[in-house]
Amino acid sequence: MKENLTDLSIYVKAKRKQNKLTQPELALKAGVGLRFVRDLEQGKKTMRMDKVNDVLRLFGGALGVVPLDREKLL
Amino acid sequence: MKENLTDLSIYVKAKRKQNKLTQPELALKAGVGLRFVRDLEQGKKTMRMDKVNDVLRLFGGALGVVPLDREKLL
DNA sequence: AGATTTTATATCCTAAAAGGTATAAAAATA
DNA sequence: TATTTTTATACCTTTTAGGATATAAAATCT
Repeated sequence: MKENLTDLSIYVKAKRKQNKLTQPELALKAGVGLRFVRDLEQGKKTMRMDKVNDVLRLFGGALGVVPLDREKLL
Repeated sequence: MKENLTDLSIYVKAKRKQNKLTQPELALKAGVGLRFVRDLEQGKKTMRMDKVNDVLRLFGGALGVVPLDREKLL
């Protein structure tokens, strides 16, 4: 698939580790598929917002609008 | 469809108005379909992150993790 | 080192997101 | 007010995200 890690993917993986969860455990708790958690942590860009929010909610977060950092400009 | 407006949908609509754009114009500039812009402004929850980012980029924004406000907790 | 656990990659399938377009409703303007 | 512009809703088709599952690779142990 060859996706690059993103702020989001790094955040999710870090939070999951902090909470001592495996990917299958996180998937179960969030109510999403294992496949989804993996794609998310691999930096897939085309994820559905609602499912991403299902995961972020476990960590007290959600998707919102943030200023885009110049580094990410193409 | 009966979707409720969201912070995101309100933000997009407000930004579009600020920039004096119609929905078709925004769709064109963002490179997404007109339908997508409409669903986005109607608060559809299941949108694809990459397309939402295509829109937000025009306004100097992007999707990121933000702390979830307690009001939105069910 | 080897054994075990965890994660990454791949394939198949189904549900649904997104596009296109038409029409109805609403908002803006004269 | 009527007319124009913009937005909302609906239908249909194509594309694909995500679930399930299996296997390979990589960590994490003892």
